Amino acid sequence: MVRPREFQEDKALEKAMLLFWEKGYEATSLSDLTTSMGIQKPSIYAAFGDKKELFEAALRKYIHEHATFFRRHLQSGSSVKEAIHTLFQEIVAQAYQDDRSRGCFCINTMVELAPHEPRFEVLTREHQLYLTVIFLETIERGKKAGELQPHINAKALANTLVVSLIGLTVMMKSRPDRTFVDQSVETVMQLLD
Amino acid sequence: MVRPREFQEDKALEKAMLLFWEKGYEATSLSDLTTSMGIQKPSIYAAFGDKKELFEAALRKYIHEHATFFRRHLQSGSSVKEAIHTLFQEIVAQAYQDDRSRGCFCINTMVELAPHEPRFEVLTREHQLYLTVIFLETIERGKKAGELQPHINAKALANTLVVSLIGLTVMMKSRPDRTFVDQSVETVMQLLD
DNA sequence: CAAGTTAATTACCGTTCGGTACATAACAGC
DNA sequence: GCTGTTATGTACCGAACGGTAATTAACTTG
Repeated sequence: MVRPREFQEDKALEKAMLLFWEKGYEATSLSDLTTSMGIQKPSIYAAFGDKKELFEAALRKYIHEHATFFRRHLQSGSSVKEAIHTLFQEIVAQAYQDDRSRGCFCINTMVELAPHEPRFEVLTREHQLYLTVIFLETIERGKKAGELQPHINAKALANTLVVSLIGLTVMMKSRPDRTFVDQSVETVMQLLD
Repeated sequence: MVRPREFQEDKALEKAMLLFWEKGYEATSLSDLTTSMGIQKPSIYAAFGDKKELFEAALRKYIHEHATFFRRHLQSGSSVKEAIHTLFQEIVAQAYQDDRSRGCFCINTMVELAPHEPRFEVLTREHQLYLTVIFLETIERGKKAGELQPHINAKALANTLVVSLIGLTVMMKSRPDRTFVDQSVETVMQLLD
């Protein structure tokens, strides 16, 4: 270590994440990245590798924060039904308050890259599985507490909640009337009864 | 009309559709298109306009066929529950038998282009709405026939079925164990009871 | 068969792409 | 303050991008 970095690696990665998240992999150029990250191309390559490695680092950062977001909402002490309901409502509210809704970076990557790049197929599948497990634990907790009926198939329900969240997130990309989305959330919540 | 076209416009558009469907807009180059369509760039421009217009034509073709596929399944004379169930199962089966599952071209476009291009936001939203109406009519038919319970909120249920289909289609892009998907289908079907 | 019109082919346009060689600048240790 | 090492900025690389001008070929009509 003789000359220190003049930029903060994590701040730069955060900027890259936001850009890839909003525009996707192909539509984001290195020129866009240098502008947004505030550093030149050789610095990017020295710190993160090539474009695809930078993208993967950005996605991993997103996935980590996204998982934390889910844990915070679902592993709270309150009612299980309420926690799940609130999580869904918050995701919807965020999408509609943000003018240029980026949706979910992981979902965007599943659509754009997973079918052609095994590394992203695996990465996104594992995150999806992780979210399912968090839902599963939450449902089991609700069953033990007597809040959810014991005959509920926890695994199947957890899967379905993840499927519904993916569907809602993607649907909102075309900005449908909010009524549609809110109605769907309420309908999915019936599965908890 | 003095010199006739040497290629069939619809065959060429079909090729373009398959390519855009599989690779998306940005990742498909004009060079890819000329190879696959079997015609040169000037012919593409003469027949379809620029890349984005060709993409839109391809998407419109897909949407038209996709809508027909849904109508055929849902407006059949048989049981409503069975028709919906079969539709879901067929979509899942197709995704898993195809090695390189392209998913749904319309959904892919919602994710890649809708947030940045109003024309595709509108186009995909309208198709989504159209599918919802087909589901709605099917559900109403089931209610009138006494197959579905009268207290069911048909609009909300139709929305939710579309949301679930989107979620399933996107989820399958990361090739999860099929058990997850099948379980979700069965769980969603509970909403019809 | 000649004239007029349109399609196809070739070759090319300027621009931007992802990526890098090279020179310069900033630090640590002696 | 010198030396060695690493980071930065500049300038550039070949390749590929989307798109087009210009030529050649194929047909219909008179």
